Amino acid sequence: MEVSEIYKCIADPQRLRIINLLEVGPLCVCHMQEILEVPQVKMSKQLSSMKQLGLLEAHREGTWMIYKLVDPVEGLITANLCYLREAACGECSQLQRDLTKRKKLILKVTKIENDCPQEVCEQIACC
Amino acid sequence: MEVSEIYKCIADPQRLRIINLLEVGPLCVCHMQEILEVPQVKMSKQLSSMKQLGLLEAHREGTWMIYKLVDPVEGLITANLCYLREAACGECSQLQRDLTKRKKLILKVTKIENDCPQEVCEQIACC
DNA sequence: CAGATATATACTAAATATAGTATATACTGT
DNA sequence: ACAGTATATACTATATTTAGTATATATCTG
Repeated sequence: MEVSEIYKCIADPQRLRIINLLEVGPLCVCHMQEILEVPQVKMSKQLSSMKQLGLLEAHREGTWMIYKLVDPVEGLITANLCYLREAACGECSQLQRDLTKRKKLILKVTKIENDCPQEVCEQIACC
Repeated sequence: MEVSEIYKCIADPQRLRIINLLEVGPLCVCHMQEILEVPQVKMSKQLSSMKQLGLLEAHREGTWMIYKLVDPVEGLITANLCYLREAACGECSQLQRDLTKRKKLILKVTKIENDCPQEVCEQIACC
């Protein structure tokens, strides 16, 4: 993966937000959609372009597709997330808010689906 | 300046190389051209787009235009250069080679223009 | 098998970015 | 004022990216 491709990828705010979410752990498409409030087509196309690039991978679980960052995560990605999460700017605080939203969403989901202990849930993403 | 604009900027290898050069100190257009071996139009257009963005500023010195990074340098830029200069990849080693080339070029220029002590030269860029 | 849900793809229109050629401007030295 | 050097801009062609609508696929449930 080329440096310039990575930058081109995170140069799109929506894609950056997706990566920010996935860096914390895998997520299924519908939950990312809910967090980012973005139309299904757009989400799907962005995910597939990032998968194509070699940044994400996905597996199916029932009707859901679970996406995650390819392991090991590109150092350049990690370094930038690290910087942005500390920084003070519009896009940066958005990233923070997304992570908060993610946490709440997962808590809610685990309660509905019941009995999935939070730690496990965090690990397998969408329960 | 938006985060996404900065990424879009450095997503172009040539622009990244320019920023990498200028981070070390100001330079005039013709010397950047010589180092990057890129046609005059392209260089000029890229510089002007980065100036427009608020990343660079320029002043005239005779027939030369001296460009420099706006002070203070965007933290995101600094952080990324810092990462890339250490990293091992094609684009990264290119950045290193550019800096070497820059050093040699300046030494050569200072000799021709004579008597400009290197430290001063480094500071005022193209002598 | 039919209907529902989640996700992906094809196709098209529209917007953006890039590259090249020619030309213009600003300055210097004569 | 004129020729030369350095740099910028206008204009155009071309490529790349993005967005939207419609449609397809995969899986589950009854």
